[in-house]
Amino acid sequence: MKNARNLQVMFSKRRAGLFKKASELCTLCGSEIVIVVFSPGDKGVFSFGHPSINTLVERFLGKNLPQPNKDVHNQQIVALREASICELNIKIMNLEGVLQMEKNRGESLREIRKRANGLWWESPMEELNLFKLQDLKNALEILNQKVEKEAQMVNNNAFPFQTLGSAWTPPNCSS
Amino acid sequence: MKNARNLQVMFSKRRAGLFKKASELCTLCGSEIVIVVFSPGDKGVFSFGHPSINTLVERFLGKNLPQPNKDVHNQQIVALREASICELNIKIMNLEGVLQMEKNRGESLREIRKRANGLWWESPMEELNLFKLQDLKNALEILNQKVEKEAQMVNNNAFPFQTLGSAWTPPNCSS
DNA sequence: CACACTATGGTTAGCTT
DNA sequence: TAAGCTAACCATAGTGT
Repeated sequence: MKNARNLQVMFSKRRAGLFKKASELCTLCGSEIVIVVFSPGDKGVFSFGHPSINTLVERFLGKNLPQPNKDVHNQQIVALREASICELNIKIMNLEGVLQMEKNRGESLREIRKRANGLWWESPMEELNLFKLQDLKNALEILNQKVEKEAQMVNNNAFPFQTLGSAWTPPNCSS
Repeated sequence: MKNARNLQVMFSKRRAGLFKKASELCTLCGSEIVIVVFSPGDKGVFSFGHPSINTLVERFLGKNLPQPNKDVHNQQIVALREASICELNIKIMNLEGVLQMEKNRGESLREIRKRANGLWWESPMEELNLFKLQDLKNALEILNQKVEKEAQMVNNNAFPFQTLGSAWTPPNCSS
């Protein structure tokens, strides 16, 4: 069970389990949770948040980052890029959280409803929302890559913390 | 199982479980994780972090907070208070994480060692560290309360976000 | 390679002390 | 009130397809 491939599989499985536990805690106790997971080897950053994460994430992301290059033109580009990426990251982060919630609710609502007091209503809308969210999230991820790539072409390696707050998994993570 | 008391118990238990899962993920996969849990009703904020959380927590905490009062003297106090509380919060947050890790390692090292490749060495130092950390954490929590109380006496309700990043549970949470 | 499956062991809600 | 117990439930490592 020691090779990198199995480790990656275990990481994915346990990360999913962790997020599921978190969403259960949110649902059952009404608490608000933020989770940020940096995968081994910085291959990606995964996040979970519920609800009204914007405020927290905005504080967490992008602000107070060091600016290694004092050139004005460079700074403008960095600022623009930072703004775009942050905005997208926040959106993706939110979607990721909502998506996870929807998924887990779809999977475990039945189970939870058995125990909890019957306050939850089921609706066929949930399934629909799940796929809409998935599509939207995919679109945002592609857009995020675009912004990231464009910014890198213009302003190469002037911004060492670019992926720190990224709620996006590189597509070639396992290839 | 519906009254507030049992909900609080369930919250504590599941929060512990969540943190345990997180520390297992850290230990087994070498990933870095930050978790912030806001208890239902904002009775407290609980956090988990591993390792080198300082950078992340410093970004997450206290910076970029709005300053509702422009008075210079007030700002000085707010700044001082913010600095003290942030510093303590960071220390407590770290200890909380380390403490959780130590606890979980004490509890589950035997189990994990059975599966993982035998890279972990047991030492009686772990138990000792556990209690030292607990004492240190308690001391810091008391100190934190002191700072919080002093600051509030001088500068009452001028800082609405005081407990946002606090890794400290109010002592009268359940009384 | 990404799923689905399953035996095994871990987690926990309700209860007891 | 908090800390332990246990039956029932759940997560997951390994495996199969």
